Amino acid sequence: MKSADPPSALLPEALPVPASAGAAPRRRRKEARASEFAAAALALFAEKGFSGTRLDDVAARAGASKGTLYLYFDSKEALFQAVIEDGMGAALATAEARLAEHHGSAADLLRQLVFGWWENIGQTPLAAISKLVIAESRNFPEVARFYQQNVIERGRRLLRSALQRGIASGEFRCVDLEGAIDLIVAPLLMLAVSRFSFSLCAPQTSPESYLEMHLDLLLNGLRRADDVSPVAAPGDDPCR
Amino acid sequence: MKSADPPSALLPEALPVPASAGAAPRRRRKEARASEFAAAALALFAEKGFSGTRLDDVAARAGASKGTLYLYFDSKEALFQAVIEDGMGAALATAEARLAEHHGSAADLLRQLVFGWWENIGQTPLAAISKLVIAESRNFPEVARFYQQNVIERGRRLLRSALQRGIASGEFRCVDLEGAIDLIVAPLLMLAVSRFSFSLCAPQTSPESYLEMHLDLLLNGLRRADDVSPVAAPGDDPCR
DNA sequence: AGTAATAATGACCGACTGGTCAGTACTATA
DNA sequence: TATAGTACTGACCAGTCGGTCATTATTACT
Repeated sequence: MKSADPPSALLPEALPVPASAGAAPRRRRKEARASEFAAAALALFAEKGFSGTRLDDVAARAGASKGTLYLYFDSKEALFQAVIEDGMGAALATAEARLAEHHGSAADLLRQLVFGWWENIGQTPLAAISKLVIAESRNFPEVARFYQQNVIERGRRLLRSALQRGIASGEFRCVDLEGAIDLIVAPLLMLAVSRFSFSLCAPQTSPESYLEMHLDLLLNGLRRADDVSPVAAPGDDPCR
Repeated sequence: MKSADPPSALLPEALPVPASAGAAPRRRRKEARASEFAAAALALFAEKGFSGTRLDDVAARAGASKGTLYLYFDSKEALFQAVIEDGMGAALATAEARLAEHHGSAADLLRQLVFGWWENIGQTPLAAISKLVIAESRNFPEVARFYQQNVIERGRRLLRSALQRGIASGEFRCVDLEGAIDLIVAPLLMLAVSRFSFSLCAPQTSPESYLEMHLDLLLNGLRRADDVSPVAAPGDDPCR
C-alpha cells in the first residue's frame, strides 16, 4: 500500500517554492516530500480550485514530477484529503491547548480563540482549505465527512466550551449554543474565503479590525441585558 | 457574431413578434430557451461546481442538445455570466423597492431586508450563485468584476442605507458602516453556501431561527449602550 | 568496482469534454 | 408543391489531464 498513513504534519510556513536555486538536494526525506506535495497542492487548489489544478503543476511546484507524486498519493482525491489532514491537525491542537490553559473571562477566551484562529489558520495558507471544502465537498463525500468530523466538530467543541463558561458565569446572556457557534464562525469563514476569492466578499477594512468589530458586535450581542458596562473601550467611535 | 449581447432576462421582455395574427406560439420562444438553459446550468453548477458540470448535461436538463446551447451562449463562461445576470437582477430590484417603501424603525428595516433576502434569494436556487462565485471567481475575473459591481455593490448599498438611518435616528450606536455591512452579510452568505456544501457549515437549527438569532445578536450589538430596552421579546430564553 | 535497492522520471495512454458544423425537421409563406 | 428560413441535432474534432510504467539516476552495501 502506498500512502495509507497520513503524511507528516504540514506547518503553515512550510511553503517550498520551487527550489530552483542552490544545488540539487541529493536525497530527500520521504516524509518531507509528502508535505511538500501537500503544501504545493494547497496553494494551487486555493488559486485554481480542485478541478482546475493540474497534478503536473502540483508536482512542478514541489520540485518533482507527476510520477513522483503518485509514489506518495494514490489519487488526486487522496492528495486533497492529505492536505486537510496535514494542515488542520496542528492548528486545532494549538487551539485546544489554548482553551485548556485559559482562566480569564469568557469574553477574553472568545477573543483569544478568534485571534488565535486568525494567526494559525485564517492568516496562513490553511485558510484556503475552507474555500476548498465549500467548493468541492459535494463531489467528494468522503473528504467532506472526514472534514465534518475531524475539523468542524472539533472546532465547534472549542467555541461551545467558551460559550458555556460565559453563560455559566453570568457573563453572557442565555442563547442557543449551536446557533451562537454558527454565527461566530460564519464571519471567520467568510474572511478566510475572501482571501481566495477576488475581492468579492472581502472586508473593506483590515482583517484585524474586521475581527475586532466582529468581537465587538458579538460580545455586545451576548452581553446580559442588565449589564450596562460597555464592552468596547470608549474612544473608538468611528463617527467622531 | 452569435450572442454578443447578454441573453434576455428571466423577466418578460419585448418579443420580436411578427405581424401575423397567429395566437398560438408557433414554436418554442427563443428567449424562454435561454432562460431554461440558465436555470439548468444554475442547478448543475450548484451541485457539481463549474468545472465539474458538463455542457452535455446542462443541455440535456434543459431538454436540448449541446449544439442548441451554443446557439444561445458563446462559451461556458458566457453561460456562467448569464446565470448571474439573469438571476440576481429581479431579486435586487425587489429589495430596493422594499427599502424605498419602508418607513418604520431601522431595526425593522434590517429585519425586512434579511428575511427578504432569505425569501427571494437564500431560499431559492439563486443562493447557489454565491457558492459559485466564491468557488470560481479566481478563474473568471470578468465574471467576478461583473458580480462585484452589479450584485455586491448594489446589495451593500441597501444595507448601508438601513444602517445610516438607524445611526442618524440614534437607534444604533455609531459603528463603522462598511465593517458592519460585512458582518451582516457574512452569516447570510454562509447560510446560502451551506445549502450547497454538504452539511459542513450548515446551521444546526432551521434557517429561520438562524436568521432570527443573527438579527437578535446583531441588533443587540448595534444598540446604543445607554439603551437598556431589550431587543428580543422576553420569553424566548433557550435556557429556561 | 560491482551489485542491488530504491527514488525519481517523463513519455505515454485513454477517457473526457468544450466547442464545431454539416445536416435534419419543422414551419410559414408563395 | 415548392421554397425559404430557422430551431435543432449529434457525430465529430482537438486539446487536456488523471493515472501508468518502463527506464534512468542515485544511494547503500559488499
